[in-house]
Amino acid sequence: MPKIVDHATRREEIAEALWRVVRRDGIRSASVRTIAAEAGWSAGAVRYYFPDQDGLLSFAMDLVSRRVTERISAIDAKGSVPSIVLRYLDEVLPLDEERRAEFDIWLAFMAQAQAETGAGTLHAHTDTVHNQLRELCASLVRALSDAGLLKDGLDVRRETERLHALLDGLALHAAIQPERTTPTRVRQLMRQHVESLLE
Amino acid sequence: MPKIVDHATRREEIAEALWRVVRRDGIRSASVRTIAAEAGWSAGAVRYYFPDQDGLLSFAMDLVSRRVTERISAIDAKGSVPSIVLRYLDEVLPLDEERRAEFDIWLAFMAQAQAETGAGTLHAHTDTVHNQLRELCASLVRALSDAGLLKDGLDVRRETERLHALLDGLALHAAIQPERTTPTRVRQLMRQHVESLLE
DNA sequence: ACGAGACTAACACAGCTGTGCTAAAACGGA
DNA sequence: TCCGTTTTAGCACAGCTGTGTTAGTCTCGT
Repeated sequence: MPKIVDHATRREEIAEALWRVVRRDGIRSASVRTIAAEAGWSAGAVRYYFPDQDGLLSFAMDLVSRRVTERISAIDAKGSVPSIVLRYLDEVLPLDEERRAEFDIWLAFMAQAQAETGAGTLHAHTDTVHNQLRELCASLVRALSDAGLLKDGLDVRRETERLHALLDGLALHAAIQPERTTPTRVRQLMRQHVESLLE
Repeated sequence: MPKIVDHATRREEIAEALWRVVRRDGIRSASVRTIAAEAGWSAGAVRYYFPDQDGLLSFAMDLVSRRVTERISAIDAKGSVPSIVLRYLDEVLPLDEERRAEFDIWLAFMAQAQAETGAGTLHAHTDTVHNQLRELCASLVRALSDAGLLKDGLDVRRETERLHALLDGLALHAAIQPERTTPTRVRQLMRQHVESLLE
């Protein structure tokens, strides 16, 4: 039998090399050869794991969403409901270098996915993450509602969408102008928004 | 004397061809030749107006922001303050096909600009638009405040940032999932948010 | 040890890339 | 009419692009 290399791990390694290239030079520079160089292998090796580069792109985009999902499921839902809510939101926002990089990459993928609108595989990944995030917001608002903390007259569905939009908007601002929209400021705004929903 | 072609107009025409390419096939496909074909000229003609393609990219991105600025300044500030506020927000959101296209293109440019972080010319354009939009939000909240309509206890600065984040978040959602986040829904959410700020 | 299967590297190919360059066409004033 | 300038098209070049193919290397169960 051959030498055994974990196929899945190797694919992820290559996808992460693609991330670094996209983050550094933009998606325009993400070619098989540049990615291979970044990963430290030959182009042939990369093509062994990914026969065509559309597959690579798609896998790399999907990997981002899987990483985010992992991070979210790793959060332990302990403490008061509002503090749990804030912890989840905190985990989704690009407030440290690693997640800022992740967001930049996600932004590049989204933009590319918008081009292949409809038919493309990439757009499906956008939808998946988008829906996951909306579902997260929904469950957070629902949690507040179930705990009887939600202010009277607030509509759960509406507050879900507002929270979701605020979340993505703040994420964008934190990524685009990190020196102005600092992590501290983002957390503060998020906390104040959640507090404005409470009784 | 030579034949006279309006240089500025021609440059805008070419930039718009670039927009269509970016929108249709993504920024990866935006080469001098594809743009020339889209515009209906030879590659040489395009290169006459834009010696290098970085200049073209930069000009095209800048043109987006100039168009948005034009649209905003064209709004007449008549009527009640809240209705004026909503009209401005309405004009900035991608709620029709043309502005959705514009947003997709802007998204692609932003993603590219994030790559050349710091040094690049593109990032400066991102900042410009971002600051313009924040300034718009600030003046809208200030208008509400000056009219004495703002609810007691609300901080102008904080509500500016919240509105700005909500605006960009909703814009993203309207672009990414237009069938779910319909124009009607976006307008409704925006209206309700503004109402939540009123006394 | 050895050979089957997993893995790697390298080449070829046609086509595209940005950019430099040149020749010609289009045009308006004289 | 014709000259001088602006505008256009096209070529050349070196280098990169995705993808096919092929020959090789490595590893491990037998």
